[in-house]
Amino acid sequence: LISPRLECLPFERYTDGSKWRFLEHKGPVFAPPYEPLPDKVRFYYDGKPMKLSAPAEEVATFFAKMLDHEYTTKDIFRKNFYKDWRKEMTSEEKSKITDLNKCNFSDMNEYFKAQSEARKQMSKEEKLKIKEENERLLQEYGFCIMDNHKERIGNFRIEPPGLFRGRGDHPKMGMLKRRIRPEDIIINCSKDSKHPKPPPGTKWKEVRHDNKVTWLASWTENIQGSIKYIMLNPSSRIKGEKDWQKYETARRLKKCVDRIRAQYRDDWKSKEMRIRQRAVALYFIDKLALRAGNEKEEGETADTVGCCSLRVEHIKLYPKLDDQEYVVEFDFLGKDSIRYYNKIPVEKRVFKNLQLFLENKQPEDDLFDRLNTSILNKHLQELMDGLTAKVFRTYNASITLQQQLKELSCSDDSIPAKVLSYNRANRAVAILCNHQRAPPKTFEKSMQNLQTKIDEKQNQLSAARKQLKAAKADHKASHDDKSKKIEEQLMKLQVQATDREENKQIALGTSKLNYLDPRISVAWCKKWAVPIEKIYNKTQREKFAWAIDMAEKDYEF
DNA sequence: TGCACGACTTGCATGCAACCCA
DNA sequence: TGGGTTGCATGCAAGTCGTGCA
Repeated sequence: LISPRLECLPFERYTDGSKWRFLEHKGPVFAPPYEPLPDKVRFYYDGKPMKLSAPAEEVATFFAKMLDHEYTTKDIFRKNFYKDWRKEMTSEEKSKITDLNKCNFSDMNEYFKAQSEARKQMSKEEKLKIKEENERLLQEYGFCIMDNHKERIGNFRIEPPGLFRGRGDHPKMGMLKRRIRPEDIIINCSKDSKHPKPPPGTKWKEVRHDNKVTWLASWTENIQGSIKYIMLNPSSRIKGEKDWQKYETARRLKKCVDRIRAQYRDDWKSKEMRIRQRAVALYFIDKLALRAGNEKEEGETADTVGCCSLRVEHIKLYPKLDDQEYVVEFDFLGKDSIRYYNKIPVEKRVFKNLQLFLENKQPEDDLFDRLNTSILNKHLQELMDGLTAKVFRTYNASITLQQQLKELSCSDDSIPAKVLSYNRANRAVAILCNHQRAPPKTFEKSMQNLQTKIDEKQNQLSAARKQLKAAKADHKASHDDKSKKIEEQLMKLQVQATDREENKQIALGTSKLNYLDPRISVAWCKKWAVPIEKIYNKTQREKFAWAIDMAEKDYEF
């Protein structure tokens, strides 16, 4: 698909900004219609059973299904849910149901639990039937034709209705996400294709033929009023080329990053406040891999920030802390309300600038009051074609992986030890980018299990060695292989334990999928004779097929 | 210049299937 | 063979950034 000769020349397939010439697909798959509850499943109001109208019942089931979740105990969630639920009630229901606290959904909740239990208990044949039906749906709706290629669609199913769950302290949690109908859907395909048919008796909102965009269908979601799209899978040509381009931009930054760094250091001394702010912000983005930090509409989303939107309350300055000078302490909620906490020593000039920016400000004031992402990105664009704040994250992530791999890899290591080194390099990047996860619920237990296995293996090994000694006395060497094999197994387990422990609160997936130039990994695998399957699973290999084709063992980011 | 909007990327959590072991 | 574990796919929320308009 992509010729290796073009390695350094990621191309625009079309010069007029169009993304395709031909696009044909079957349209989306809608959520199954609501099935009313059997009469025996009761909803109680104020202790008395009450039959709900279908629309009110459906929304009630969304709440009932979540009863075990912490969300349903939160005031905002309950308030938002109740308000939207009432809109679905008949006037009679509205006048009867006046207090959510008097609503009892537990019978419904138990019914759903029993249902999911029953699903687990289904016979093999029944499960197979469902699997086949899913496969049929995938074959029919899961692919499209784009410019002579059959491509996998990323999300061909429309999101079902339900209760909105934001992340962090979201002011809209609990609101009703309404059901999407064909009348809400805009279809995008080429004129000369076979247009998708809406379900019998329905119509699409619109059918358009816009080849300047990559999406196949879209609808407007009712919580934030934003548009949702049906797009292609990461393995598709259109996503792959874009991904490749992204890494090529980061590689161009590598060539001029020294110049840019010298420039912003110089700008720390500027007469103009806005230039100093821009330079300090850029320093943070570069050094700490912070996100750009767009402004957000207050009250519409959780209160999170990035670099440009940092507030006074998010940093603390310590002229001296322990044995270090000029320390900045960051403490704020970033994307997805993940906490960013870091104490780092900075250069004196940066520190003095920060003190200046803080003068006469309240905790809730912007740290960089003369800066926003658009100003910053305009500046970056002047420094390098295609440069934006997020390119620094990609660049620093990829260059860190490359450096770490160089440092950690050792030719004498076994394959598992090499893979551990890879994971550690990956981990360094995840830490830099603050990619965290909640420790798995079963973490402690699974660590214990692993330790038990290690102990057993150790016992096995010493037994085998004893046996070997005895055998040697008998001039039989055949047991040597055996202890060697056990040693290998033991080592593998120990490596696994180390890896898991170090990974307790770190999520590697995001950096691997979005920030690390896959050609670095492919080259490393070739250089150290590690099978690519050890690094990338099947889906990842499909996504990075372009890189697997392209990179040789001497590839340099 | 500021803002709203649209398109696309990034991100964590969840749920399920495959796997493993007793 | 069942029950727990693990790895992976999926879901969908929440970012970034460019554009067009007043």
